[in-house]
Amino acid sequence: MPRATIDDVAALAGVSIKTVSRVVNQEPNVRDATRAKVERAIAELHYRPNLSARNLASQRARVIALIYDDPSAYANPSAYYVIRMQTGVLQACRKADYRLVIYPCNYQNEDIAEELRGLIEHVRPQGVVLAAPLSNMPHILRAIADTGTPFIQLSPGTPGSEQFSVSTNDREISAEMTRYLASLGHHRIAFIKGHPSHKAVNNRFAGYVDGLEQCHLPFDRGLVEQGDNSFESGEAAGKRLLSRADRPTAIFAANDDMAAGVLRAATMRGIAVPGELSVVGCDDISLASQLCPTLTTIDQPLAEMADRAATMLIREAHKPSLPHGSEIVPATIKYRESTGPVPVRRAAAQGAPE
Amino acid sequence: MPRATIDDVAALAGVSIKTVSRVVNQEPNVRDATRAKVERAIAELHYRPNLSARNLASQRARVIALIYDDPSAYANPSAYYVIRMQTGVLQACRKADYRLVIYPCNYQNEDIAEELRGLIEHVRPQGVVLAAPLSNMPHILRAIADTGTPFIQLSPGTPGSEQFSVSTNDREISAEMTRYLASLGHHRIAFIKGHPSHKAVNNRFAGYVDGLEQCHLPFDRGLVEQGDNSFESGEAAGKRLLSRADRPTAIFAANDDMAAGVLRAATMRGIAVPGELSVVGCDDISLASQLCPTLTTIDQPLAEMADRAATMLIREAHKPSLPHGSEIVPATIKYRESTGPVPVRRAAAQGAPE
DNA sequence: GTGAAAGCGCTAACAC
DNA sequence: GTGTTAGCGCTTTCAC
Repeated sequence: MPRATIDDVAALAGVSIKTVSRVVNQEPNVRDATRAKVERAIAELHYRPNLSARNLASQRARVIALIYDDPSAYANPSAYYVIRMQTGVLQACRKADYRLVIYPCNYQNEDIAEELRGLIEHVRPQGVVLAAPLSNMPHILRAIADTGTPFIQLSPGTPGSEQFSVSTNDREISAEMTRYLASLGHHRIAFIKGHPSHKAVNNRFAGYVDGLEQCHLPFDRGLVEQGDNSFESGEAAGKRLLSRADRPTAIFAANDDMAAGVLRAATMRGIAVPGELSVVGCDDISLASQLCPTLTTIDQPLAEMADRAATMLIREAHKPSLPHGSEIVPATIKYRESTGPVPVRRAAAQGAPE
Repeated sequence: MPRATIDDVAALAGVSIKTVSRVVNQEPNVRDATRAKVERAIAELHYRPNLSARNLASQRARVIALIYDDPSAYANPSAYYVIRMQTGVLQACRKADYRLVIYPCNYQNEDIAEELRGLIEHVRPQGVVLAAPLSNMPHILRAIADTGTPFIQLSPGTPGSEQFSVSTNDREISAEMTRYLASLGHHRIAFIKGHPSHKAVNNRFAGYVDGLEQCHLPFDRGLVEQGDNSFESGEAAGKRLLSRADRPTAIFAANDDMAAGVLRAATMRGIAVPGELSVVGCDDISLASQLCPTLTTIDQPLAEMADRAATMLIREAHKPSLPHGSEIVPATIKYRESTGPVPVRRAAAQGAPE
């Protein structure tokens, strides 16, 4: 049986197609009785509007495009990160009967900007949600802006551009994490920085410095190691830190992968966590709760950030233009097993600074 | 500037829109010279066909829907699994200029069948790829079949339905894994079964039994434990197996999460892997390569399975109907650190069966 | 090989 | 409040 069209519904309800359209689109100016009649006809015929026809007529596809760096291109894909973004955008899409088109891509491609421009001109989405690190690349931003399609950067920790972005309070929450470690009695808190190109990571380091200051703890450059976001770099940095004579009693890694590497380094050296060493990470990847011990970390509210971004883009369909600036969704700390009070002997040995 | 339409291209090339359409759709019956002219005009105007118009006129959306159980509904989401399916379908979609619409859903919802029917009638995809466990549920299969939309089950280890499915050789590869362990000298190889409702898991157990037989090793019911696919159940089963006086020298878990649990159980008991115990899993989740030691496992070719399924659905657009039966994409074993020769002393103690 | 005409099913603009 | 009339930009038929 052929699917019912708006004409079938109109005929059955005894109204014009425009009235059916009004009911379907929840527009005003329809009498309740008429609306009820139409709704009955819709139900009876199992009518569902044809998306293509609707999109063609209204000149906009009810679609949000989510563009991100392809996780399958890496040996250790950040799959959970991607899934959470998808979940957030999908939440917003479902409410508004929009669809989600995902576009994982490789930001290192020569012609990535051209590729994305082509995608957008082809799909013509209502809006684009752009994840880091793509959202930090000027040529990509320019290409998307050129299409005239509204877009929002999903850049945890990348505030301050003139384009609208949704981000999280990386700096503040990192300071809070540092204060938490200090509150457990730790005075020698090390930090492992992430890949320099990732802006969020810089903010986390700034937050760490803030936190030390707020607790009146001295900043020791020797306790800061450079990593590159990978498990291996975390393990290497952990080894360096733990081989010091005056080794730290707590290590704060700028992401969970590196924190996992630190845990491995500690295990190999026979250093108990959290008995002799506290370790914290950032991101709350799924790994964090499966490690042994489970990892205290900062939960990036990625799903909610993505939901906000998509919701704004969808709302924008009816408004003149996006607001500028940045929206912040606060992160939270997940307290788990990898943190504990500073070990007694070492606490005594290291001496309080005051 | 408004986007170029097919009319603009036709005007610039000095042909009819039908000819442009033929070129764009790679149809025959266009002279090379004409084709070149049209292609030049397309390039000059940066013409991209309007998807909505094309879909409306052709009565089919160039879309593949991928439906799977929502990973974000779980504490320990199988994100990597989902990403690999997406990657595979996307591969097929890109080749054919199709789009992917993802639809994670909760298979336990009361009205999930109705929900999916609504989705399909709304989106009207060219085809649907359905992942396990949704693909094992009769009421869902019925609902999708009712819509008349071609669909393919992506059911690792679920062969034999009359509907077309793409699966992998779970049983054979599990037998091979078992033979591999035997070839390392292991005679006491334990198996941890997964959740009974997951068909693939049953096939893996069958493969384990096959493998023992092929190596003339006795099947010992005492070496088979029941798990439920979770890390925790793997850890518990591992503890039970490792506390036996005649404990196994190798443990084969029906998935990687449980294998990770076994590793933890071994670590807690101070049993060295692979020195005193070999452990293998199945699925090659991202976790597998991050564990310590890294896990020997069976790599489910999920991306390729999904690619095949989507490719068939897209090809089906021009063919009368899908073939029936099942296509098999073979899995492969990833040899990593968690397996090794049987420990010498225990090998002597346990005695060879012949 | 190529083109003219007729929709696909909806929304938008404007009557009434 | 409701209906009428035009398209949206393509594909499809069928004529040449």
